[in-house]
Amino acid sequence: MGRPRDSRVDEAILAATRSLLAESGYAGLTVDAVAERARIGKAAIYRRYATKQEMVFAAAVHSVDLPPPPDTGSLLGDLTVLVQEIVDHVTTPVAAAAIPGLLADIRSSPELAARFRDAFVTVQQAGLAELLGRAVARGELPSSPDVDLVHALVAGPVFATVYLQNRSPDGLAERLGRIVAAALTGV
Amino acid sequence: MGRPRDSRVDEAILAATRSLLAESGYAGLTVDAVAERARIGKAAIYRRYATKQEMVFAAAVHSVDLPPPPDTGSLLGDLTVLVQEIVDHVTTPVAAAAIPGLLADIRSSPELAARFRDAFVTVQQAGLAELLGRAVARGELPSSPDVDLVHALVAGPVFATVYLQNRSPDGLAERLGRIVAAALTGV
Amino acid sequence: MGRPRDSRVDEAILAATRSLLAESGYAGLTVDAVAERARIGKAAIYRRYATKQEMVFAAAVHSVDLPPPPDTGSLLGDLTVLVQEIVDHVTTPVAAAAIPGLLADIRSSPELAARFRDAFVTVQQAGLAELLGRAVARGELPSSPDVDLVHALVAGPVFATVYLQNRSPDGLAERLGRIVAAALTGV
Amino acid sequence: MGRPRDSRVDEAILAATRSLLAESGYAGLTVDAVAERARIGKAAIYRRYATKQEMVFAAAVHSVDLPPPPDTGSLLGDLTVLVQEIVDHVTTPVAAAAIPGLLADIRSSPELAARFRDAFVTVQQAGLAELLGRAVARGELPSSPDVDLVHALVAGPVFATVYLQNRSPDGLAERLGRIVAAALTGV
DNA sequence: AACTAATCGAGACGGTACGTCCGGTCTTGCA
DNA sequence: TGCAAGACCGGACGTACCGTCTCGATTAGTT
Repeated sequence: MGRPRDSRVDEAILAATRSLLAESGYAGLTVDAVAERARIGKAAIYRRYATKQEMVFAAAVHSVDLPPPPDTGSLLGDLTVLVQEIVDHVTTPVAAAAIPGLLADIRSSPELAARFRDAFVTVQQAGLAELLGRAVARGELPSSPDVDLVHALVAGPVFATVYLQNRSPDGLAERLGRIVAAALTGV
Repeated sequence: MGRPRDSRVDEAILAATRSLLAESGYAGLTVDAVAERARIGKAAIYRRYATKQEMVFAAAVHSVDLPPPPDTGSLLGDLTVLVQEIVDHVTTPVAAAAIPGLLADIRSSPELAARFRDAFVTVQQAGLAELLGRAVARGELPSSPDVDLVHALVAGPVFATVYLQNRSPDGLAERLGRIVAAALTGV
Repeated sequence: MGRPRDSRVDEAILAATRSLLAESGYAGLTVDAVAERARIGKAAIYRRYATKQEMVFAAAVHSVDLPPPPDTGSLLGDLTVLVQEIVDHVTTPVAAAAIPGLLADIRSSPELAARFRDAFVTVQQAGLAELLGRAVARGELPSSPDVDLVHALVAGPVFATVYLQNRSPDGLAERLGRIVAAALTGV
Repeated sequence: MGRPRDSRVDEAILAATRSLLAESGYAGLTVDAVAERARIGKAAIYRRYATKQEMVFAAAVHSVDLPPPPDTGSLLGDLTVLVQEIVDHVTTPVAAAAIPGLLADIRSSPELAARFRDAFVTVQQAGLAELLGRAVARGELPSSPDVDLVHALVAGPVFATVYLQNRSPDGLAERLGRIVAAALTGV
């Protein structure tokens, strides 16, 4: 009962958070600044999110509903597309700013860590599982391998390139797709 | 001239930082707490490190002088040892707490980012380069591949498993060593 | 036209305000707490009172229609009764909590200040004027003195005892009645 | 040990508080505004005063070391001077703004209430006691009366005039001095 | 019986102040 | 000059409260 939440406020918060993430980065992001830019009160933010981290999570990882990777006809093609999707997502200014900060902060919040995994890792793994199932159906793979391992093999190098080496992931998708496909098919 | 720095102070700072990192994590670490536990003044810290990040960096990534991987006689063996070394380092409580935090904070400090890369990435890549050279000399590889890519392929999955999936990297070294070796030799 | 105000709501607001004043004091009183205790919405309060101060004013000073002091037959007796009435009112838990708070807040609201004076000071002065008139009629006083001054002389010491010295006003009425009567009759 | 408090900071806080009290009143006074005007951090304020009330108390009631009233040679004269001193203090812009607010807020803080009494009431009573002692020595009074009562009789009407009736206390000192002297000497 | 208009409880809203905390700097007196 | 202690500025945090507004549901009086 009572007055319902104003959905324009929800959107204003997320939009302000995203634009400030892109401008100031994760460390420079302030709840007061978000409230000011969104032209709302801080209470409206804390009514929705218990902490700054949850707000950033909602703004940056919200619905990473990356659509199921299209069937390209081959494991190699499917993997390349999936890696490229991860690369595209990770190089978004908002995600690029938010993800390292979130990865750091979730280590002191198991609850948020679980939600991050659900929204980020699990979604990627779902696409991956479908892709691998197709490869098995095609006869390219004898049986579907450990999804956790393959996911680490696919997402890990992207993260290492972008966040550890601090290099551009240009051309990474094809090279990584080829390598992972080769490793899986054992050829 | 004047009074020389007390090396016991250096050690007390690093020890206090490490123990607090393990206890409270990166986000819960405060410079005041380090000073109190080390029974020193804050000025003694800031005389040595310009920022909290540098202090953590010094305490957690200090001299990752992981020794050149021993020659096991095969690319597969060498890679497995290298991956295991990375796994061992990353699963240290101190490193596990510090690395995500540092990866987040260095995004607003190119200077520290460069030092982090030098101390962390470059060291790993040096070991990797030597290892690959040996494989070329043995005839296992026709020519030494792109070190950045191989490094991403080796370190990335470890990071993804530990920091993204939040899983234990037990048994990862053998599996990953085998996969990367296979991908490199094209078999 | 439209739905008429529910008088039970009026009473619930005032009762809740009084009980919370007695429990939490003026500073600890919140409009939300009043609404919750009265089991009404905040809008019902602000439909009646423009500010929290007006609500407290209505609840604590409402109709201090202290009845005209009974004619005891002498100036001394009449004054003693009047002082006792002021003491009784001021030591009410609700009034004791509300009056200092109102006296503080009305300094930034001339409108409420005027209403406070009308309801509180003027009422006391009316009783005082009648009392003094009777004394003149009796021949105890040659002419009626300045009511403001006599009021200050009568109400002031009560306030000083209760709010400045924070002491109990027990026995104050007789002593103060005697002193003021003596000062007025010049004996 | 450690760095000592900077007395210029103390003074800056008090000066800023006083000027803001005079400008904005008690209700409009903000700790942030004090910090900004004093060009100091809020921590420097809260290191000295636990609450806003204590800060205002220190700034407005600080050392009301009203000097012992000069001996005018008569009880009437001495009382008139004392009342005038109270009037002068109470009509100071700073005190006028602070005292009602403090009187309201101390009702929820027995600790501050005691300190207020010590610094404000007790000081006035000390002067009063000396004055009464002189009157006894002169033979104007048979014995020194109850100081609490006389204080209420002296300070109360001033407060009633200024804070209840909201009138100017011009000329109050002589009139009140005469009345209290008459009441005490019983003439 | 429908319509109108103001009420009601509930609770979200913008704004603003609170008191706490932390990072990085500065200032004591002592060694 | 280094050191422990601790005060300093600046600024963000999350909480609380005020007075306003918005919802859906009553509840009269008016057609």
